[in-house]
Amino acid sequence: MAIGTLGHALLGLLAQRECTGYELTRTFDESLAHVWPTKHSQIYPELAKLQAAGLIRQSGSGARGSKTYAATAEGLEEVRRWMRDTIPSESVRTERMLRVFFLWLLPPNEASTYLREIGGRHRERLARYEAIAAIIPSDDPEDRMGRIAIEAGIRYESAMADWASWAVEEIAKSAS
Amino acid sequence: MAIGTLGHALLGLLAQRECTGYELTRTFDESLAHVWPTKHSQIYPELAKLQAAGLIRQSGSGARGSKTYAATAEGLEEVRRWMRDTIPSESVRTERMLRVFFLWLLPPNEASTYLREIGGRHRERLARYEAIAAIIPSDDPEDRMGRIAIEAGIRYESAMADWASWAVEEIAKSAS
DNA sequence: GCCTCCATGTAATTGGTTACATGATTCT
DNA sequence: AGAATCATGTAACCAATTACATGGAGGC
Repeated sequence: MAIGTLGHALLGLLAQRECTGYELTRTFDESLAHVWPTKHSQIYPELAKLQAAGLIRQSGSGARGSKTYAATAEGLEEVRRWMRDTIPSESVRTERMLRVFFLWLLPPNEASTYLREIGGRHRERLARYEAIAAIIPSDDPEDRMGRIAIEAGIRYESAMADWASWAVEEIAKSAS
Repeated sequence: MAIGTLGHALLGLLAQRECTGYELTRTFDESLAHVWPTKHSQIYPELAKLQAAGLIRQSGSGARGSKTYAATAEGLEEVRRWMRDTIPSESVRTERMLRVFFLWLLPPNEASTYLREIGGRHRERLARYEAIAAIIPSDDPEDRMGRIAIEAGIRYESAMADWASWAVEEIAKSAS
């Protein structure tokens, strides 16, 4: 019963503060899902597995049958070991970028529409990330790692938005 | 027997030119795997499915029992429909970026090591992509879409390499 | 009373990875 | 003769998505 990437991500969140399965699900939806999409139907069974392995424990229970989990000492050790001693998978999976390889199948105007649309989505997310970055106090060392993570998002979205605009112009050039 | 993203990607490649399963596997390994990782053990069964659906046909056979496949008219239509009429999944999956959310678990010097290592990998790939871009003739409209795809890779790797360097400096600042 | 959000789970299916298995051809 | 590369496939397992299923609590 080996524990995978999702398990380690849950451990990482629970290392910060105790949470219910529902809260973990929302944290994924709001931030981690941008790099590691997950559904509640995967989170609940995974929590059961982590508990069975002694890496988390149920630290309380609240209204509507909610259960709060916390990382155990072994859990903390495990997530640190994962961060230090294991090599992250190189792989990135993005259908949006995959499709770029097949844009030649479309007439130039439709390819441009596709690129403009994805540029728009990147700009949207860029604005959201910048808004989040703006409210992180820049002098608090506690938040520094959070700021570093959001900066990755900002630079990624910004680079892709610029690329999309550039690509639209490239296509316009060749059409003339 | 619905056809998924991998099936459409294979159709897209076969729309360009006929290929054997082995050649498709290599094309994935060399370029498409950066955005859609796949193994030969998934490609061969998928080709059988596409053939059964009439979207590709076996167009020949060569040495060592190799089989060459080509997209049929229906296959071409299907991949164009996919590009035009379906919305790509928003999701991106990258363990490397997931781990950035948990860098606070490590002491600053180990977090810096992680960031320097991923920065190095991004610079490596950037160099490879730039080398590929350099040999694409910039005036050939046939290659323009390929150039646009590689430019996305260049900008992505470049942005992430810069981000990693910036992050290392941020950590150094807070340590002092 | 109804709607929304909170809250947890299971079942069925599809997608993806790792391991197993085999054999031909070419290069050294 | 042995190693590397070409070439195709299957089986077992694990990960992920979609659909099913249920119920409490609070607001309107």
